[in-house]
Amino acid sequence: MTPPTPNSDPEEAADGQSDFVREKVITDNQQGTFAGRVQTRFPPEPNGHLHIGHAKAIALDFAIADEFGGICNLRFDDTNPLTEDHTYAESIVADIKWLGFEPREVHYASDYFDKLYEWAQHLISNGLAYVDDQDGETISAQRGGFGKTGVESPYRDRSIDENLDLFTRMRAGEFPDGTRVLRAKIDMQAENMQLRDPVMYRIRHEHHYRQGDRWPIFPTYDWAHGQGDAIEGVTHSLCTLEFSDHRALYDWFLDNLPLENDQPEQAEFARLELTYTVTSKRRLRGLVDEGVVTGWDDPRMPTLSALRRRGYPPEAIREFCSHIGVARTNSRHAIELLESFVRTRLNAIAQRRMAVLRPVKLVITNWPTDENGDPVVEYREAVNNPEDEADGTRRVPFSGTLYIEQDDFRLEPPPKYYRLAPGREVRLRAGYFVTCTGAVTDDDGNVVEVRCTYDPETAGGNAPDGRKVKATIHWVSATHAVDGEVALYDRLFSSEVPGSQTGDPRDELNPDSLELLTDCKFEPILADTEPGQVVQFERLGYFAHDPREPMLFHRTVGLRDEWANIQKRRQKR
RNA sequence: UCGGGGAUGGUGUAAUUGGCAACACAUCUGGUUCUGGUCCAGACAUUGGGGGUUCAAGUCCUCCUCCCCGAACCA
Repeated sequence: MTPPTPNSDPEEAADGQSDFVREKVITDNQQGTFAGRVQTRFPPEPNGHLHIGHAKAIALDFAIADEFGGICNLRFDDTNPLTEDHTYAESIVADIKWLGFEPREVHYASDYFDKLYEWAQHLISNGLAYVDDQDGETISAQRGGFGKTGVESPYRDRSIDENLDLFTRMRAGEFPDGTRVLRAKIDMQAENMQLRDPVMYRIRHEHHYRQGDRWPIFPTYDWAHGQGDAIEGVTHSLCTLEFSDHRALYDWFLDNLPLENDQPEQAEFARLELTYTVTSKRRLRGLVDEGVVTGWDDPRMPTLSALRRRGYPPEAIREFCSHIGVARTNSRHAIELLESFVRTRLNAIAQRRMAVLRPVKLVITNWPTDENGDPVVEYREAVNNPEDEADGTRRVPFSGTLYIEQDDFRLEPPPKYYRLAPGREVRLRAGYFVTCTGAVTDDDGNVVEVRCTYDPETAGGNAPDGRKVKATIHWVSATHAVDGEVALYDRLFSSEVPGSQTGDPRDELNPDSLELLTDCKFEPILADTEPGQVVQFERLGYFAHDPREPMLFHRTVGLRDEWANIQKRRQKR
């Protein structure tokens, strides 16, 4: 397939596929709806941290603007003083930047409170909004239900002057919380429930994190979102499917306001869902509050801060988002797909290192000693990244006593097991061929030491006589090894759709989502890893250096593992 | 119950708008390889169901089924 957009960055894998959003923008451009202008916005509420689902929306909003020469702003939809906070706003800004996007401008819905107030008065003056003195329960009951029409409020036909007066006094703080609301006067018979005189303002004597105590009344989402879009000059207001029914209301408000800009259009797309993952802010907060995870950035969380800490490259997330595309079909993507993008990216850029996570000693019985009787130490040249020659090589100390992975030795090898076993010859990566001559076991039968001889002719990894080995295993020199810890992560939930069994995802937590290995042996150069750097532990996977703990690595994602598949297959039989 | 939206392999997204169902992931076969990684080659769907229009239907018409969203002074 040839990418029709030659200016697209190949790294982003923009395959130029069209979708309903892009088609709409193209149509609008052709018809001159916005005079060829394209402007989008990403509108988070600062009441939680961004997660992988937001990444899809962010990538879409920015991509649409970028592809059509438009702009994309960040706007905080901060209309609810009860839940919002600066710290969330700051983390959202940081996460978007990390993802690789830069908003042209940063706006706040709360900056529009004055304009909104003025526009509300405009609607009242036109007989399109009224103050309702009823409580929430009553209003809700009067709204009716699916297939049941609503009942009009007894306050619906107040005079414009009375409404104006009441609204002014609401704003002045004369009434207690919950005693009055401003409602749009639309249609209590509407089949679309959103149109049954929705609430525009509610009274809340609360401190707003940006507005302080200036406002005792706060606009609702519906009475702020489209207005913010219009004020900023947004053309295409992209949101998720659950807002589809709100579009009629979005349009109604805008239709009835004296707008200076073109009237923006809302379009909805399916949110991103992942298998084995929850992406509800409420549920994520629950996991944090209940101590199920260590925080919003616990590497098992789907938040961007967690993925960052875990070592996910932002490019991989962007490529994933671009690859899954955008549609109106509800879908849940396999987490494996995301992981495959992470592997692809990391394979290209990650430096290779050797680390032994579950060590067992390997002694080379014919390894030479020096004049003092000490084992000779050799420095082996190891390739840093076979995918990128420019990354060069490094020297790894090698001697007669090494650590290898417990998994890489079996006293009684099963079929198709290629690694070390008595009588078997394997290659030590970047080192020598070794042949197992036996093993020492403890009283319980556990292997405590593997004994081998090495072939000095195989230095560098190949035998002059051309004989082959079936396996190459990694190792760390015992006397040079640096001790450290590795956190192995698995999915937080054990079911593809967490909560599908009982309705509560917490019932389906994976008890093995974290395994901390505390006796790991690292090759010495790993002590110099930069905080946050991601390396490949050869044959194991990609691991991110913890930003704070110098000898702690988090498993980003494992390598594809054919041997694991073989074992899985055997188990099934 | 009413309104809105949706249905294409195991999974997700495509299909020049009526013209040989493509791409990726997963899985399986084989090859290459100093990572059981990477890479390369191959295998894997008659498009939710019925009826219709047409030389030709995933695309159009019709009936049906199933799934998602909506009755917050949340967003």
